[in-house]
Amino acid sequence: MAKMMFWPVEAAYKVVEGRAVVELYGKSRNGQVCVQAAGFEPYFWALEGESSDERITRIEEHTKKFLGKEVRAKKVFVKLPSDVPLVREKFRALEADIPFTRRFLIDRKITPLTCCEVEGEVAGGSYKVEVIRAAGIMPAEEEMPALRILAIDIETHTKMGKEILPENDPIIMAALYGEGLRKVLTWKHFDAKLDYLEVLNSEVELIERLGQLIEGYKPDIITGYFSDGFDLPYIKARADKYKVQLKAGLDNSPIRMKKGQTPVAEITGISHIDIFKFVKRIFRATMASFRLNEVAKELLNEEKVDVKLDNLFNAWNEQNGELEKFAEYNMQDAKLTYKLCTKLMPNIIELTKMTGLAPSDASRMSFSQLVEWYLIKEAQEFNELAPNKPEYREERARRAESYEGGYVHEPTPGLYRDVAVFDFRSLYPTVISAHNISPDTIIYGKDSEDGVLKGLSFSSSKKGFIAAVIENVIQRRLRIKELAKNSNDRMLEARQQALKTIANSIYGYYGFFGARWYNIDCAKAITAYGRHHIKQVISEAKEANLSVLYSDTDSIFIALNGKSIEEVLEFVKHVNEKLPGIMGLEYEGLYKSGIFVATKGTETGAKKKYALLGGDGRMKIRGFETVRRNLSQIAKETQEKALEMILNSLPKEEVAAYIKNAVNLLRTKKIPLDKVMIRTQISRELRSYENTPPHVAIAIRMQERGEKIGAGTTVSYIVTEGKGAIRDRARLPEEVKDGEYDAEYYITNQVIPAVERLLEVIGCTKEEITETYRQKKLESYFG
DNA sequence: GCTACTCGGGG
DNA sequence: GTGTACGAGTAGC
Repeated sequence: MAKMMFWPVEAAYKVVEGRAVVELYGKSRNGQVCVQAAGFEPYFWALEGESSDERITRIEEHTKKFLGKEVRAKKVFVKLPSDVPLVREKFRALEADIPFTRRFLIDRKITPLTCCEVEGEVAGGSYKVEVIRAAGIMPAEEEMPALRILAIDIETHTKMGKEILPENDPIIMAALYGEGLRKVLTWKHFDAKLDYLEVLNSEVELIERLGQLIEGYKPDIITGYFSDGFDLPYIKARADKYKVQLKAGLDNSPIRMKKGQTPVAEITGISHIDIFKFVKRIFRATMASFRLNEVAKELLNEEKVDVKLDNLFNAWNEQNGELEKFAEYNMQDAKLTYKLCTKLMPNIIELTKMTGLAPSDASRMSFSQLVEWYLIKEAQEFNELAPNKPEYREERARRAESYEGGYVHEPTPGLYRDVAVFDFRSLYPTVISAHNISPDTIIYGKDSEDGVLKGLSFSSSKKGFIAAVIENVIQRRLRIKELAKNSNDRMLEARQQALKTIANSIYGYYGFFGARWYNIDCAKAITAYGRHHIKQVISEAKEANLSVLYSDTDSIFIALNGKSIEEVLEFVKHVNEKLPGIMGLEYEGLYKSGIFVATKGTETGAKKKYALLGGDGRMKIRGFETVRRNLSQIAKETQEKALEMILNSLPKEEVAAYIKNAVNLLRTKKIPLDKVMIRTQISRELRSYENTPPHVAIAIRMQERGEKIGAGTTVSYIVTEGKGAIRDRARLPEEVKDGEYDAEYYITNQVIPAVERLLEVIGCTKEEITETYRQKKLESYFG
């Protein structure tokens, strides 16, 4: 019997002769393998109930803990994983919805991407990889060989502005980028000096070649940018259309699409990571746009090839010499995707190891889900049973619950210079740990000794399950940060980041309606302590004569107002000395200028809506709507440019003149139609709409003209002059001639709302911008 | 005000 | 597959 080191990447199972066999796909020192493990029995826990169901094979009794109480629990074993949902109804069941492969990994203490020692024999079969029938799998400690990553990106033959339809539009290019692999496949000959170009005779050949190249490369990971929603389902759809057998999976299965709110593309045995989804999740709070170009600029300091994608359709039809550029564009996208995935892989690996989920799962999960899987894994160690997910009614009730959040010190709208930003790092985790806030430590009917909580408090005599978990996470993180200090190790950095992610998400998890360990009282207590601590810092800042501009939950913006940064840092040091335990205020940075705007219709400052200008000249924009697609280009452009001008302290007349100019160009019909076009997607069957918003009215008209409109079609329209509802004045771009757009609509409903709050800050009314007679005056400003 | 609907990313 | 997102903005009613 042979032994080998093995690092699982993906897990699946299949039923063989009435028994479930777990299949772990992953790396060995000799390449990819599939490790089959038989003999793990499906089971669930039960607090009450009995049944003589023949699917039950046996029942054991165990002592477990459940929400702070010791309980006797039945461990109910069944024949097949699919029996669990059928049998659990007869019991007061717990942990009866943990997927079988997941249960296997938790119980056997096998963590994906972590070394195991496998003892077993090679089995036959038709898989693309060697199959090992395992007799034993034990956790081990060896470093993983590098993961092989392959990035894929396709270009389709789609007329710009039209819906991208896999049933109509062929794939005309496909780029692959990996270690030692650079390839753009296409099926038209054109002049190009690109050594990575491979020309095939048809789209079918392109798809087949794609399959060959993937198989030859043997990726552990296939990545794409929005590949769940575009590239992989598209490739699958085209392959299906031509009845090409694209056996992408290591067991020769095709690409599978899981339909949900958002689709997920799966390939058996290969970890598919849609890096867009991961980027979006982890940078949700800090990035304004998630287009590949913006993300690549931000994270890689690289850009896409600058081409007019609108021209690809014609370039393909006419072979006008532009295709080479598009091939470069295609390659560059795959390269950027590869680099993003490579760069973020340490983070995905660490989240994988923490939660014990496969990287394809961990990379797609919301923070709440990551926390939950981490807690489920930890629960096993603590002999705790996981509570069930809420039923529909319970979930509804939870959704309706609201409570007081973080403290917000409202900004006074205006433009400020020299803004120092500080924040409480890990405010809520440190609060949870310090005050032992856990569902199993609540004492009802007793105020907390510090007077912060009324009607309940938290026991200090025993450590709560989740408080213990978070404390452990915080301490591990501190140790790793200490190690990372002198090492500049990317894995250590990623590990502390993953620990931080989990720690920071537990508060939100307590208040998340879908959570197993949901506890609104815990969530309320955490914010109460958070408010208590930050208010104290703010009042001390006032005592120290510092001008607090804005504060939201855990951050504080201070205007230097001539004070030196040293004085402010001195204050922070003083604050930190007085804060309990590991709580602390950190210096985030100094900004050249910052702008706060008012809430619509009031004079009070808007929360979570501001822009800062860094010392490097980069803007940090929060809460402004600069990137929404269903806003016309002219509105987006004007807002962003105005923000930039104001932050750079240009005189108000110049800003006003800039906006005024945009308004005038609209009025004098000099704005090109593509800048007033509004694009909106039709999301379902037209007849199922109860109301008729403008884009639906347009879609109905398009349908009447014989065009195919379905869920997913993007309609573009331009609002034209006339009376009545906007939907009656919306026209298709081709129906509108230059200058026929309704300037007043775009001024009042698009451009002005986008800049209105900014105008207030520089002391300019929207009338000054829109009134016609003022036009001359401002224009004359430039002589 | 409330409800219905769409946005994101991809070509 | 023993499991599936979300938070924010706008127009219409």
